[in-house]
Amino acid sequence: MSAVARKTRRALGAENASLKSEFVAFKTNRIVEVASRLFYQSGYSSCTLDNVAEQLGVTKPFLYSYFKNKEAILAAICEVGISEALAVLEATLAGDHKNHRDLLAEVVRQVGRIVIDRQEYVVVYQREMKHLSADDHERILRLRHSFDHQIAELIREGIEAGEFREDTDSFVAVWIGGLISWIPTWYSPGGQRSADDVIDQLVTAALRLAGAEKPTN
Amino acid sequence: MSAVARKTRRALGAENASLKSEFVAFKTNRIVEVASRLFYQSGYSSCTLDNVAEQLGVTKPFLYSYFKNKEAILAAICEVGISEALAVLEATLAGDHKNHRDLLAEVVRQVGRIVIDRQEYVVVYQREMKHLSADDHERILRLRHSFDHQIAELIREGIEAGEFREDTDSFVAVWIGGLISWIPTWYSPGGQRSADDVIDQLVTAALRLAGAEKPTN
DNA sequence: TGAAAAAAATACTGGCCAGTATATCGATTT
DNA sequence: AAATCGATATACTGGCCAGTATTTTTTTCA
Repeated sequence: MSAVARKTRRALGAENASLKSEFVAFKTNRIVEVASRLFYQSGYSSCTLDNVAEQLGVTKPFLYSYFKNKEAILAAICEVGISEALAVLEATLAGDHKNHRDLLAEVVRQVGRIVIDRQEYVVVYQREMKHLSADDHERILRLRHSFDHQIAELIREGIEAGEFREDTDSFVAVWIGGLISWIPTWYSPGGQRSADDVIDQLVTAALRLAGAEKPTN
Repeated sequence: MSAVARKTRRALGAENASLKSEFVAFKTNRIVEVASRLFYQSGYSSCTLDNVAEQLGVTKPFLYSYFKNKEAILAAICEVGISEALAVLEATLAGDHKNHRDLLAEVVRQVGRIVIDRQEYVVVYQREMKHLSADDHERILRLRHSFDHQIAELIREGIEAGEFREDTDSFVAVWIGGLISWIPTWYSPGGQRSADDVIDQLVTAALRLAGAEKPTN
């Protein structure tokens, strides 16, 4: 909290208001967090809101004062999944890079990291999107398309710059998306391969798909 | 029906028995077929057996005379998905081929074709495996592992034969599996890309992953 | 053709679950 | 300390649905 906020406390109640909204945000987050884990484990339709509430040590009506209904919780989960990936993609694209190959590698590395860190969100997003309301579905799909387009664009530029094989279809963007989404089906924290191994493999695979391999040195 | 079966009809009722079991097989198949489509569309947990029965023009108890319970139908679907892919893989491996690159290409082509033809089965299998009973789950998983191992073996042999880049990890088998499983998320019959286009792309991608590209001619 | 068996339908049950109406509790205000 | 208010809990409802008991229809075959 800022000194300014502290000063205006008595006068306007501003700090109370902001503190309260921080509480709300915190609780909302916790709900999404727990729900994503449970939806991941047992599936959206099989997981009850009583389960979610129990895991949080609260009761069902509590959830309803933070979310309109069950579907709204699902929408929040899906949005975290895709929008974090998108954010990291755009941040990476905005940075400076030697060439397109390095840029692609970095993008894939960063997004792969998100997918590993947010496995539950990503998997739930992929599996359960069909249970979203039409509005939510459309909104989320737009984010997804933006993601795919930006990767396709990167590929196209790399081909143009002569860094990727010219017989590469920019549709490999979709295949690369596939590799990324595939991670959760076989990576699990504490499993045989470390997250870093997996990400290295992912990067190698993506570069091969793009026809942009590191020359063997 | 064979001539032998015809002959023994009156004597033993063998033909009746076999005809009857054909009927049973036919109905069982139809149930699995319709269920896979509905589970695909609305998810296993959200789809009711009344839905399935209605779509078949029968009633719920009908289903229970062919399957022990809802989960058994799911198991049948999962088994079709993986065992058809496995069958085609093994058939292809058993055939003659010039070299490992062609063999890999052919395997990926055949399996990709199955995945496209049986989209619903494959997707349901991936999405809903967690709802299987422990026994079914284990049985299906064994089939899956067999599949992965055989592809990994093929990669290993190709590397040894010097046809795939030697810095290829045989773990790319899993990545190739990922490419294959990714098809249903963006291919849809009657969509922009034809099934043949998609399969060609898939094969190209798989060869690139294995470090076994067709030299540009 | 009619009795028995097989196949499938009707009708029901018990439990679960999303969502809600009402009650409680603790903090804040007066 | 009584009144108010916000936050959360208790208690309930209405509908759905996997699975089943019973009845009806169809087939078999003597």
